[in-house]
Amino acid sequence: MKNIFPFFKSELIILLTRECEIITVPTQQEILRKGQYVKVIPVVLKGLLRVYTTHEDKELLLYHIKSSESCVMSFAAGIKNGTSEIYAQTLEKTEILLLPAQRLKKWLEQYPELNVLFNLQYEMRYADLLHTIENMVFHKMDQRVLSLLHDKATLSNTKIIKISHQALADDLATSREVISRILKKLENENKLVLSHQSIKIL
Amino acid sequence: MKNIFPFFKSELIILLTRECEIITVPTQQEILRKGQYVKVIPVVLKGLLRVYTTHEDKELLLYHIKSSESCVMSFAAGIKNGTSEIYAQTLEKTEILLLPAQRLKKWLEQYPELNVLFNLQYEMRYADLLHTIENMVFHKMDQRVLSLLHDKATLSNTKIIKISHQALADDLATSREVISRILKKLENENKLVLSHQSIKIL
DNA sequence: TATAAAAAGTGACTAAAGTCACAACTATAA
DNA sequence: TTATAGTTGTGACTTTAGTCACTTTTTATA
Repeated sequence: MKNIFPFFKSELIILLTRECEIITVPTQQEILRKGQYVKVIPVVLKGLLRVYTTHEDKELLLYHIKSSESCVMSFAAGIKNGTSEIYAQTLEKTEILLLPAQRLKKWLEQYPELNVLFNLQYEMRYADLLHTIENMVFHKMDQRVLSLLHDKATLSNTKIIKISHQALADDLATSREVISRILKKLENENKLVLSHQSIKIL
Repeated sequence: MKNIFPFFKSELIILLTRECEIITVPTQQEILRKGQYVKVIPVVLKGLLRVYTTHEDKELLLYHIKSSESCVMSFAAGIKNGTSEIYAQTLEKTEILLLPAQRLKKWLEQYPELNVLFNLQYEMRYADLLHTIENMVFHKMDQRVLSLLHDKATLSNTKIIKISHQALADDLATSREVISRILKKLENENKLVLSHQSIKIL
């Protein structure tokens, strides 16, 4: 844990290690539902989460949560005893530190570095949301697809992305056919190479 | 100021009164530009701000900042000596408290209630952005227009909104003709009444 | 009151994205 | 090997929104 939070005092690290549970969640598992009361705030130690919202069986990816990052939305909900506004699921086998919401409230007063952590997380998510918004309004679907693929490539640190067209469609709140067609077009423009279940970015 | 921040200690109120400037800005004035370094963090005492982003002469309203609220985006930028990601302008004559960014950093450690304030602001803006996103992806333009009008009505506490079609178009990053047509359609559906320069919500 | 500027109305067209229907391909497990 | 489910390709069509060109209305003010 010391590697993941280098600016935490040893005392705080010991406290967290003693008082918080660490769970390992398999891939493709929902860990937070919209409307659910938040008792514990997840911090990703290892792995990757996908945070999204839904409306009438359409989804939209909001952002990813990777190692050493937390879900500020559940932080917000947890602190004020409220419910989650978003969904979160694992995209790979993920190790998660669970901070008990009620106790965290007290810890925030004792350990200012926790405040710093969550302020940083808020800032990051705000920037992510802004980025998502700007992509949606100001760019056409082909650019959005390309941008999403680049994000995925960065996250998994590879040029070859293993994902189905349907999953991309879900991330962008569109339909599978639209994605398939756009990918074909991007392939013709030499921006990527398609194969079954995977896309190589050029 | 005591009315606006009831949970601040008197000591803090006195400090803020002594150390911070309060300015009065006329309507329709830009107070923050994208890319600008943030030296002071604005807190609205009275009035209304419009926060938006742009791309190639298109705009998009992100949210409003009303009395007793602050701009967390400039908070984020101010604290880490960065630049603003957004634009802000006044929508009416507005009184603004200016917190000097560098000193605020120290105050945050001394007065935990300041942390609480900014955490609340972050949470509020995150919710606003999420709302903006969901409106954009999951709803058609007519619903977005209606929703925007309802927001404006709530903000100004009246059913009659004084605004031009062009201004609505700017808020929604679309064109004036689209708004004009949709307003006509909504009028036919008895959801509002149009007159020159103003719209009455039914 | 005359007139210019701003605001709003509207038809005709184009572009982008969503929908439907169905064919074809690929991987896996019985 | 052969079902079978999941995945991808594609044509035809519809819907929604954006664009262009122009007219009409309203407001402010010289």
